[in-house]
Amino acid sequence: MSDTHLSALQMRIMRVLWARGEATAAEVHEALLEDRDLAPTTVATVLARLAKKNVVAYRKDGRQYVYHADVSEQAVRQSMVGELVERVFGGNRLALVNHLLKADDIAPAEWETLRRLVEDAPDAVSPANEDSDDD
Amino acid sequence: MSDTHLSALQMRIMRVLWARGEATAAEVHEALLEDRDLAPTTVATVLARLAKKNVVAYRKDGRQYVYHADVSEQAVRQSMVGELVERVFGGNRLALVNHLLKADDIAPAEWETLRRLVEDAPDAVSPANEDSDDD
DNA sequence: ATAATTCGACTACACCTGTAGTTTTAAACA
DNA sequence: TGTTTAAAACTACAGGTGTAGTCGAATTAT
Repeated sequence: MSDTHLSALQMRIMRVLWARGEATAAEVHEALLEDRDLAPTTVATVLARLAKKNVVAYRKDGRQYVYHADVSEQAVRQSMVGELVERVFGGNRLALVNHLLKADDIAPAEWETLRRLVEDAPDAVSPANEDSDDD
Repeated sequence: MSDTHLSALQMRIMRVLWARGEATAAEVHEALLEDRDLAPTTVATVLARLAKKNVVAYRKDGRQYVYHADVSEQAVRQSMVGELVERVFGGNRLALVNHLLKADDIAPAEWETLRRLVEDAPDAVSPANEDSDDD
């Protein structure tokens, strides 16, 4: 159910949909213009492929399709991070955390954030927290 | 120089090389047998492709090629994690750490490890540390 | 109503990957 | 030295992706 691997371009497109909720192919194309210089048809093709794989869905607005994500960003993150952990760290999640913490360019303020994250951890029997992933 | 994206199978093969230092195609094939049931030629093909891309190199031992990794595991981890952070977390590394820490199945002992990792952090102006990534 | 525009559908093509069979070449053995 | 063998090289093919053009149908503007 959750083995959703999305390529870079697919991800860029999904992020537009997650951010706006809904968008036509043209709108997605426009949103990507700052980032990438693609033909409108390219974006349309990718959206069509994503629809075929049930990663996005659409409703019709007259002649146009208005797309929306059909998988949550959470779920995709879950499965893509899981895949990376598996592939690159032999399944050891902590090894990935370790790797991240070893980056030589983490600012002191970031360390502060991290420290708080770990210390406020749900650790023992604290009530489940419903926070989101995002920053 | 560091945009090394390796697929799952490619990774499996590289991990054998990183673990053993050197190996022939046949040895890699054998090492993978527990995990995957591939034809020996499949492994050989992938190794040849990796060689063409300068990810591995080989020395000749008589008729045989003895392969060895030509990129470090560190470097690959670096670039693959970087890619994921870019693609999936919009470049925000901390968002990935956050995501990892939110997994609902981290054992108390792991939390302990994490706490230590963050607390022993090089934080301010401590001397550079030469540790490895691994667990 | 007819022409212009727009949008999805279809088609194309190159490259990468997974997967493996076939052919060639060189080494080892009898 | 001729034959067996093993390994590399070459060939193949399907499926996914990036990328985009063309075609046909529907909508809108004249």
